[in-house]
Amino acid sequence: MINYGEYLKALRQSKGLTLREVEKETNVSNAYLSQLESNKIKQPSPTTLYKLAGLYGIKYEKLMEKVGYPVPKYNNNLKIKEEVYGLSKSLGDISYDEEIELLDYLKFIRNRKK
Amino acid sequence: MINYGEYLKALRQSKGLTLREVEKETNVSNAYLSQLESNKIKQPSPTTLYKLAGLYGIKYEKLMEKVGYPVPKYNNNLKIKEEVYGLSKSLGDISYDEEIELLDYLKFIRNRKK
DNA sequence: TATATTTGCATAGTATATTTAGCAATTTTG
DNA sequence: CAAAATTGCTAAATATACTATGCAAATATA
Repeated sequence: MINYGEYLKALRQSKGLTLREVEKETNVSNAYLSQLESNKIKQPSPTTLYKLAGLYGIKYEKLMEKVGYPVPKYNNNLKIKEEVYGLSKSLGDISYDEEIELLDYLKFIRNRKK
Repeated sequence: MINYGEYLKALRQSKGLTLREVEKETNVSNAYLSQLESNKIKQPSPTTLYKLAGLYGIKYEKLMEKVGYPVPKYNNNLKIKEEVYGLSKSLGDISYDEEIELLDYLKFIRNRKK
C-alpha cells in the first residue's frame, strides 16, 4: 500500500496552507484533498497530481512515481549534478522519509515563536 | 475533443495485430481497446497507455500528451537543476538559520536509531 | 457451399476517482 | 465567555475507467 498522503500533508502544512486554501488554488475539492492525504485514493489522476506539484513546488514526476504510475525515464547526468551547488548540496542526498521529517520539523520551527 | 483513438488503431493495424492479440500482450480487454480506438474513453490511465506504448514501440510520453495529460519536460538543463534543487524547492525559501537547524536535525535523525 | 472460427463492437456491470453537502471540533473575534 | 467563522473530515452522490458477456458480420476451413 503506497503512502503518498503523508507526504502531501507534510508539504501542505510546511507551507502553512489549509485544505480550503489549496482547493482555491488548484480547484481540487478540500474533501478530496483530505482523502488523498489519508491514502484513501489509490491513484489520483495525473492532472490532479500536476496541480499539487505546481503549488507545492515539487516535481510532477515525483508524485507520479509515489502514486505508482510509470514515469518516463530520462538521462540523469551525474556529472552535471555534481557541478551544481546549493542548499541541497549542503544537505546532501536525503531519503524520502527524511524529507518528510524535515518538512515537519520546518513547520515546527516556523510556528515555534508565536 | 481529443482524437487519440485513430492513432492507436493505425498503430495496431500497421503491426497487423487484432484486438485480442493486443489483449493477450497487455492484459487490457479487447472490448476496452475497441472503446479506446473510437475515442469513447476520455482519459485512459497512464498504466494502460504505458502498456500500449511498449507494445506499439512508441514513447509513453507521446500517448500521455495525445490524451491530454501533463507531460514532464526533460530536455534542458533547467530540468536537471530542478532535480538537484528539488528539496529546497519543496521546502520553499528557507533562511540561513533555518538551514542550519535543518542540517542539525538531519544529523539527529540519522543518529537516532542505533 | 456449409460450418466453424475469428473479429470488432455494443451493452451492462463493477471499480474507483472526484464532488457536494453537511457536521463536530477547533480557532478566532468581539 | 459566547457567538461566529474556520478547519478537517465523512458519507452520499455522480462521473468515468475498465471488464465480462455475447452477438452479428467477416473470414477461414472442409
